[in-house]
Amino acid sequence: MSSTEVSGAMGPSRGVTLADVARAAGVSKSTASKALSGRYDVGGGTRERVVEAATRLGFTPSAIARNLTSGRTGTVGVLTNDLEGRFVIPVLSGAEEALGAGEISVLLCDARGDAVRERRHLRTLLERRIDGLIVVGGARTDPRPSLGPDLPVPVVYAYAPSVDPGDVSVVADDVQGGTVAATHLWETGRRRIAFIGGDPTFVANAEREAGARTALAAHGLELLVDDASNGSWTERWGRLTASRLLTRYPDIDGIVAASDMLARAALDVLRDLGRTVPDDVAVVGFDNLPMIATNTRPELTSVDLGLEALGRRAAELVFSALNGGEVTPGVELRPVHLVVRDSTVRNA
Amino acid sequence: MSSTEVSGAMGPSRGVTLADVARAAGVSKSTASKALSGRYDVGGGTRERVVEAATRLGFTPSAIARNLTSGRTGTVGVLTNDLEGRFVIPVLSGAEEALGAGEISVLLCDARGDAVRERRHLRTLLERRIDGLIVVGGARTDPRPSLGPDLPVPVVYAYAPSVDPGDVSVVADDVQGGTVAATHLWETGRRRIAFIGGDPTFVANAEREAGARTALAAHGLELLVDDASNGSWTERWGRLTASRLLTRYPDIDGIVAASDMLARAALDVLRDLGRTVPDDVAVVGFDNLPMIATNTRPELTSVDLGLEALGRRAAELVFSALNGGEVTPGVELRPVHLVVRDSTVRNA
DNA sequence: CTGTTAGCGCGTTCAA
DNA sequence: TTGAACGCGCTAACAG
Repeated sequence: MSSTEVSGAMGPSRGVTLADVARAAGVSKSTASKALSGRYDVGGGTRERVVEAATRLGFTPSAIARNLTSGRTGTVGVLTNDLEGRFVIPVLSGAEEALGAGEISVLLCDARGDAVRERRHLRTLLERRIDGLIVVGGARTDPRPSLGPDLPVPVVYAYAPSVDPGDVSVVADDVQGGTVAATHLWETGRRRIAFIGGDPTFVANAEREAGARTALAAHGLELLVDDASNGSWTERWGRLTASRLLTRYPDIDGIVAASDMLARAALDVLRDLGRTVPDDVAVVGFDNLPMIATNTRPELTSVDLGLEALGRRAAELVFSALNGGEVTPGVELRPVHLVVRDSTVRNA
Repeated sequence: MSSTEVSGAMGPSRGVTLADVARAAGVSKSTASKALSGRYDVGGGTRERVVEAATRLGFTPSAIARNLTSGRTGTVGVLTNDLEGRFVIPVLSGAEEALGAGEISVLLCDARGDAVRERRHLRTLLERRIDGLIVVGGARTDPRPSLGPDLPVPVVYAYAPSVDPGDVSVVADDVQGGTVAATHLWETGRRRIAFIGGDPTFVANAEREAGARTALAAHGLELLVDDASNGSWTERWGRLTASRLLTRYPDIDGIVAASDMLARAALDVLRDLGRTVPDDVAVVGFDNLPMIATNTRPELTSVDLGLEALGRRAAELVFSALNGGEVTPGVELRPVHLVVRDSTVRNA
């Protein structure tokens, strides 16, 4: 046994290179390479010897060196603005899944809402020669600044679109969400339907409201709202708004809330008032957060934004673009769907 | 202008290499390298010309090629088992922050609880020549299987420890958490203190309970519990347990819940029963989830597990090990801290 | 079928 | 101060 061989007992060692394997198998580097990749014809016996040597030495091929020639790194950057957010995670998860299946790894960066940090992360990612980039919006889904038109890699904005229509963006269809929620209430016989909004400066808030209003208008109904110019996404605000709405319109029999937390707040207020759900009043939330929607009394019907699918789609688009496929610029609206539970239909 | 030069209007092009910059500046590659790195003496005029050329061509140095020689990639893998989990995110976030400051990037992989997928991800990460690895536990913090003793890179287990005491693990001190919670209740004058547990098969559940029990025993008190062998982390279960406890021990004046969701359930039950919080009964939760703790009525006192700090610590350990520092194997318990809100102290 | 050679992009010797 | 040459680990093109 030559002194260049590493004992198997030492376990996989970082230092083991293709040259070591080739030497141990008594062949040249290129033959070893061919034998291991299996993409070229190699003598049966030779292949066995090489594979055996590779296994014995604990050879782990370097993806870095491999991709040095091809130009591709098999790596995609994901740039986000709040990891604490409950929304970026499913997107990230979906993207990771779609890419991982194609043997592409994710380089994750969190800019924490700081533009300077974002530029720095971007530079780092480009230096690492990512093949593509997914920019996942932060807490709000309002259009965000573009990273610029001339990046050397395909970029897809997910969850929050880019302001630049020349960029590729995929976002959840909040308007459709509002429509689906209100239509569901109408279909279950509700005719006095109110909307509880969160922070009115959020585009998503306005779109969800608009979707609900449009859907009701089609049936000749008006969406009941509380005319407050402020507002937030807290349950406190939700309780306040619910109370005011129920005072002003005591005959409310349906509520669309712009988030699950607001919906939960409405449920709490209804309980305090002795109104039963869904018999007296039906409630629909938004986001379909498992932690909330399946824990309320009764469990909450909610609009699921399909964030994981959003992430998958973003990954697909990056992947497609990076393989030369044509990708249409602009904002792609992705469908949402309603998850019906007991807060609108008894024993759903 | 020579035909080899790229117009600035084309924007940064992936193809721009150091050789291009050197040619444009009329110097050799090595001189260009020195000029840009600044680590060698270069003529003042030369440096300017090189820098100008690099800027004009939109040169982005390849971190890959740079580190090809050094062996290090400036990359750390993070292997997790559930991205949807609310707990891995802060850990990941803390790690990313600690590493990002040192110009190290994070390669994220989600194994989704599948051992096979985990091995595959591990292989991919090693092929990408990560400098270190952080394994972030999944939904539960029970000890998890070791990835093995002879990986070529330093590995740190965070949140959920490795079963192998030879590995390096950092976890939150759940026992201390239970102690802190119970002690706080004692210090605010509570003497009939109950514990609401979640899924009893979770180590964390038992440890939190044990910590509370020990703390009370030191004051000659007994921890009141519901003797159920089943149990889960849902609010439904929390409401059921709270009801039973309050029926069996009507004089309860303090409750430690093993999670914020269970605590919230207790608050709901207390409200239904007309008991005021914190006057009649004080409630402490676990996890300090912002979405819950700051939204309950009243806001919830809770044990914060310091997960972000946990992630930072894990990153520090990896970083230290990879710089040749000695790292003590075993499980390192990290401190938790209590965040006091209105559910235990009025106007906290 | 196998070995030799060249080169991916960069940093870093060593000479000039 | 500058430049030529080598090597990091691997794959591809070309000979043998």
